[in-house]
Amino acid sequence: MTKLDKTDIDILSALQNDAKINMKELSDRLHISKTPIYERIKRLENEGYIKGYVALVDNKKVGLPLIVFCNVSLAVHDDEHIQRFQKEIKDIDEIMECYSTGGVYDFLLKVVLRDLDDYNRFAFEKLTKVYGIVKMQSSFVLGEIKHITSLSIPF
Amino acid sequence: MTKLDKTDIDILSALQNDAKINMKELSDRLHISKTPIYERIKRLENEGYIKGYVALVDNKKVGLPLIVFCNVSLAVHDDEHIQRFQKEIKDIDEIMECYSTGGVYDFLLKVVLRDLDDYNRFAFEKLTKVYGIVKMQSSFVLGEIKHITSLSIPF
DNA sequence: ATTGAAAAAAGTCGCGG
DNA sequence: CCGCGACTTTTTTCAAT
Repeated sequence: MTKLDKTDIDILSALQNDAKINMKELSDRLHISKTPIYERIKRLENEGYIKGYVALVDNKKVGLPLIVFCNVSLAVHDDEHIQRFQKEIKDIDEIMECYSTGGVYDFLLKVVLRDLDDYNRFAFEKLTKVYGIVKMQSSFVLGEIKHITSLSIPF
Repeated sequence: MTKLDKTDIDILSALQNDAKINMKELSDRLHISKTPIYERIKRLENEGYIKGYVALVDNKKVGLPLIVFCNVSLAVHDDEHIQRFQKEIKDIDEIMECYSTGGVYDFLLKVVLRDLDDYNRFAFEKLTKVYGIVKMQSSFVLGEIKHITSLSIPF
């Protein structure tokens, strides 16, 4: 698929808001029948535009109300240390997101936890055991103002 | 629902990884028939444990490869300014997430954009027009090391 | 490429244990 | 709460246009 047309974008937008929408509904909304909708969705899945379908769970209700963003830097920046750091990050369940960033710190982590005790354990037992972390600055989330998962796809 | 049992957690974990898993499959995997699975899912939906089902779209493939985290602070912290700030944030499509945070800055934003030109427009036409922002520090994402949406729910 | 219909699969729900 | 089984809706396929 070389480029997305308006219909593709409409389909992606709908599915980003509600993965459970059925094809009849989509077909009515977009004024085309369900076969082309079906085929476009399969194509969008196969070509990787759609990475997956997930249920979003309320972190507070399941006992994980604490969100912390951690900026960290590594002591050494050679390939071996970076590879190892990345591997360890992937194995720590509390880390939902990790990005390498430009600026003052090397990485930004989003961590979701039960409470401050767990944060303490996370920071001092898990994170500092990750080889090579030398600097760390955490911001605790006090309130969630906005959290959407649906991208506004440009045409 | 007073507390989640192991079956509820298993269901939530499965749906967080794949919202499209069917009840037959879930039923085989958890060794209970589909009626209780069905009823538990409905309960989890109705009581807000499941916030929704969404398709995850590849931001790079749809032309939004640039992710920026912006720390911002407000000049005035009275209720009126905060309310107004929050309302404006919700209307800006590029802002996917916004949290109020403890620490140096008041808010952390996650912004998803096309390119640096769009970032420039976002920062200087949209964000600085949001009444009351006095300080801002942005970190550009160079690479994504980990990004999961599935919480490890504690028992 | 689109339609409409038909086959296959999945979701829904009452009833009995 | 769970399981069975019947019923409904949705998904998926496909011949024809």
